[in-house]
Amino acid sequence: MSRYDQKLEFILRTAARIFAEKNYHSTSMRDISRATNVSLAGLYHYCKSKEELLFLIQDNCFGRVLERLEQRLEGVEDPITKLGIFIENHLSFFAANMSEMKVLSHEAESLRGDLYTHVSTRKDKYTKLARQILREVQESQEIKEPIDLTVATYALFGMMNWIYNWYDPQGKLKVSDLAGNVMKLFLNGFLPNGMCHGVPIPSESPSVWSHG
Amino acid sequence: MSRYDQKLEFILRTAARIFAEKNYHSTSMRDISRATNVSLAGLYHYCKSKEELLFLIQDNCFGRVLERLEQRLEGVEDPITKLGIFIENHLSFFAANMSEMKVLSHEAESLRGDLYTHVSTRKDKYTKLARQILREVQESQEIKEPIDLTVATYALFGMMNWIYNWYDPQGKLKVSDLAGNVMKLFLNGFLPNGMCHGVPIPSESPSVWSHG
DNA sequence: CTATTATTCGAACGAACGTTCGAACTGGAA
DNA sequence: TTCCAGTTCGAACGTTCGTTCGAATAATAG
Repeated sequence: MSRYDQKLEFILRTAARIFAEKNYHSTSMRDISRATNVSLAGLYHYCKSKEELLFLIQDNCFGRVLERLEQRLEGVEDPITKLGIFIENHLSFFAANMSEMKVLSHEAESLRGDLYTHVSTRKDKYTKLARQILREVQESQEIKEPIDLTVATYALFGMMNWIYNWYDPQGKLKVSDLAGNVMKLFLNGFLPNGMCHGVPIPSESPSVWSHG
Repeated sequence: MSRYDQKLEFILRTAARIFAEKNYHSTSMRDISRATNVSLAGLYHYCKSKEELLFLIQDNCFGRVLERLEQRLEGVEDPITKLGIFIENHLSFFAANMSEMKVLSHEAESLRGDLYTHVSTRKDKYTKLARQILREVQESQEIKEPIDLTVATYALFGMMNWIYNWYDPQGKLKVSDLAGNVMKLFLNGFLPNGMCHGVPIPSESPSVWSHG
């Protein structure tokens, strides 16, 4: 990886941290300059605008979640196993990349135009995938009064994406416990039949920015 | 109610709408001036700063949720009924006051100093109340592997507060259906015993800003 | 070495920001 | 009518913002 790419990566990681700390619109390029020890003008050698910084963070982050998810879903057929993988993938990635995922969740509307459309399209795809899994789960069971699919989908995302407001990955509660609890809470509610299967928790801790 | 109070209320309602549309930090006092037809300088007759506008919106909004909740919880003993009231109160208020509640949820970290502390303290109180209700619900049952209380509390808030990202109060899905689905989804997951009681939905549609 | 390219940055640009000030209005009481 | 407190606003203030430019430096190739 070239020096240029390494430094860009460093700038993106730092920018994500500051965007997460003080939010996008109240972070100045001077803040990022200060935190990276790159001069104000120097930053523009690595991006063409502040908005592109935000885009690169969001798009890069989303790409890795999706990539990881598709790998792990490959060959899996059982809907409930799929759902477990989906939840575990989302939460463990979130916990390992809090800044980037907070920026992705919290600054969803901070992009404009094509950049917004690009990220939004990816998000739609991801949402529809979740919805599809939930549909399969629901259809694989006999349920008297099924939960509305839209409510269920967004309730699940709400539970998962809200964690940047309270969860501390360094605290007592382990990611695997968090994922397990969410899985149990959601699946038992979604399928009120005592149907919750265990889902294996992978040991690897994913990182947004590859280092090799 | 005095002319002054009426105009302040109008300014706050308008500001909340714009804060919700384009977010606090990227909304300028000139945006609010334009939307209210009050001159830029004129706004400062009704507030002493932009930050105070945000505070008044959040504090006023929170006060009404809490007040309404305390009224409805009065005399209620059964924990599950309490939980139903809590969820229905939160969601119906949210749906009836989307802008204000979005500002309350999304701009939680946009206040600083005493104003931040004041709202944060109220939020803590509200969170602890929810947690307490969940504890009572949990203790009123015999559960083999209870869900972690912290996870459950924030998962519930996540489900509920996320709705500003997708729910349209004017759409097909009625607030009562939304609340019912969330109640069923959460309670069946939290108490995997088929224990979900129905909770009466009040007909009144609450509004943040009183009108007489 | 020299020539060329890639990287860095001090300084400055115009624009937009939150806020202030003093003067001009307004409506109701006397 | 006169008067005064309550209300309104045009104009400007000092600051900070994102971005640019051209020169200086570092790295690389021939």
